[in-house]
Amino acid sequence: MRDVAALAGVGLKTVSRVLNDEPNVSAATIKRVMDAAARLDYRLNLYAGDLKRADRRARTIGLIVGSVANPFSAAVNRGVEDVAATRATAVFASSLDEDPKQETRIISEMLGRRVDALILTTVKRNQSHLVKEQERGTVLVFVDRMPTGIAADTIVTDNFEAAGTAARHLLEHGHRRIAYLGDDAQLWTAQERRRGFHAALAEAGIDTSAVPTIEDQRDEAGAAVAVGRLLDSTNPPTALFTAQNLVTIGAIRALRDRGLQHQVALIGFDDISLADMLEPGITVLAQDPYRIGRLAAERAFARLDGDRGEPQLLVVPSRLISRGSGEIRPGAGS
Amino acid sequence: MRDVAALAGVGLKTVSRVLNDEPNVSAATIKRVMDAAARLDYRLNLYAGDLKRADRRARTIGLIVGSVANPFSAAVNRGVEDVAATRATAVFASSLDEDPKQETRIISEMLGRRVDALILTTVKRNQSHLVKEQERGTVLVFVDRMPTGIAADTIVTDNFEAAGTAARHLLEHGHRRIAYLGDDAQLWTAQERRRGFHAALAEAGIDTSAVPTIEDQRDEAGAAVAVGRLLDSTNPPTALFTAQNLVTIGAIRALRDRGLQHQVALIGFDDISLADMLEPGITVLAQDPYRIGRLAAERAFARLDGDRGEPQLLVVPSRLISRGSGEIRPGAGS
DNA sequence: CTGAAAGCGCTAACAG
DNA sequence: CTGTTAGCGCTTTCAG
Repeated sequence: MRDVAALAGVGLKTVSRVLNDEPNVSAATIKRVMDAAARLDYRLNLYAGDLKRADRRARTIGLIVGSVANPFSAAVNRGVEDVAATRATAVFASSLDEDPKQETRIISEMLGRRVDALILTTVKRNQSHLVKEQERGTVLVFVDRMPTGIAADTIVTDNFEAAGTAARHLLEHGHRRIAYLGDDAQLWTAQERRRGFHAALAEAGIDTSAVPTIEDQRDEAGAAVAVGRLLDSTNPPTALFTAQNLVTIGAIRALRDRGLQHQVALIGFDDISLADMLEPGITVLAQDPYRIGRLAAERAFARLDGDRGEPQLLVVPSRLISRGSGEIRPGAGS
Repeated sequence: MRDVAALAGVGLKTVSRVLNDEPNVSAATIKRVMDAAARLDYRLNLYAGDLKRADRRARTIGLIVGSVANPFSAAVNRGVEDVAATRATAVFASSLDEDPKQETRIISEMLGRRVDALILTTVKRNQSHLVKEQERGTVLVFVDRMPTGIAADTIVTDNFEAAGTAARHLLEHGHRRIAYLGDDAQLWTAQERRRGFHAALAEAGIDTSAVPTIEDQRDEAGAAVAVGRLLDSTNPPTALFTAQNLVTIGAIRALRDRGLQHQVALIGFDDISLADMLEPGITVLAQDPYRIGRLAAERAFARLDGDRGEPQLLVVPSRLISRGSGEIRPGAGS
């Protein structure tokens, strides 16, 4: 900046004014400074200015998700990015892999970089360690999971409601014996889905203690085995509700291996790509992760803009997409 | 930091030393400082230190990809992140949407944030505008596309070679009339794939000027229409090579609409999820975007570590995955 | 409309 | 082993 000022023959503050589009600079001076800056290929150092600036905003937000490579997280990421871009704010994204140890490390890293806000999916049981940081002015927005021990804006999918919708859809198609297959039962989302599913069955007069309920499925292969065992049992279910992506795929594989894909109904939570091209197409409850990301970023900026209202809980609706597998009736094709 | 020093009863520099794990501090002093820092919930400001630090490294790299929501880019992102994490470096990722105007804006934004390195997929024709920045010390690594007007490390898929592999695979299965369907012909990757495909056919004695070649397909629906037109023509191809993801999906749809999925062979470039669950399974050339991301980050850090060697061109091999659709013989099932 | 002086939080260099 | 001084690049404040 010194060089630019020297070349343009003006003071430091004038260069600063021009480059920040501040008023009270004559057109001629602006041009001289701009030319000098262009000639030297000079660029303001955002962080240096931040040290002294009154608002002390680094124009950066941190995003912590399961994995940036996972389609759900990737869509959240994009939603956050799109909102941030309108505010000249950059996004640091980090992958957590559901590992509580990483959580501490990554959060600490991000805070050291002085992010204005942190949008995060947590895996730790308790988030009270973040209270101090929140009090210091860092905006916190939780996404996909409910935080504990701290009050902050939170954006989640309608897990309970959507799982109930799935159950009712299967009930309406005549099923009474429906199995639940879920992932890690420690996760808040998994618990909500199971609760919602069981609640809807109970409402239809089904004894939920007798509902085949298999949890803690963490990968496709394991889920395929678990579903297979269920299908091969003496009293197999006529319909399946798979509460997570990979579990759904495992279930599809198990059904196909037995040639049962047109006999046993299936509804999956979370959409999977090409689901409409399978035979039968897979009926799902599609979440809206892009929207979740946008809303999270919007809440973050609202707080940065001074919103001091009560913490908000925003529930983003999922959508039932009928494609065939969820509309199979009991006893079909046999 | 002042407060911590005061509370611990030591000088500023001692606090700095402790928090940066520098040597020459007594164990007792370390403890006093750590306690004080913990009590005040104090964290070093990474960027403030950067202003004065000798290496002037912000421990941040920028990544510019098509879209963080796209599976290919998301895998690259994860590869970059995994390497960066081992170097205590954070990653800014930004989506370009193949828009040259965005390119300028995003690059400028990232440079203002003083990223140590920039890993980027470019859409502009020419990257010579980045030479000055490169000379100033910003490390540049290009990914997925070949840069023009600048010399820098570049990581790409073996587009030419892999497209040739696809062509030869179809030839070996008896096809002589094979169509090429590609995306935006302006893109370097698309051109390479077409060249590689045509070259392999020419080598087999096929007149490439007569090969049905349809380019500039930008979405699934358009590709489906284009493929449909081809299949409905008087002399339809017996096999298709689709050089991009969405085009592959469009082709699958067109084939199914006509009940031809078991008659006409298909090989797609880039893997698609659930491809093995379709009927028939889709044979693809799977790229390795995660590896591309890792290699790009490794090159970036090698340069930051002082590597002054010639710019490297790293070609990451793709892998042919046979799943059925690419092994259909001409005239099958009719 | 413009510039000079002070200082943001930190680390390099050096002195003790 | 520890502390002091200077100054990174910028913006604030205030005086012209």
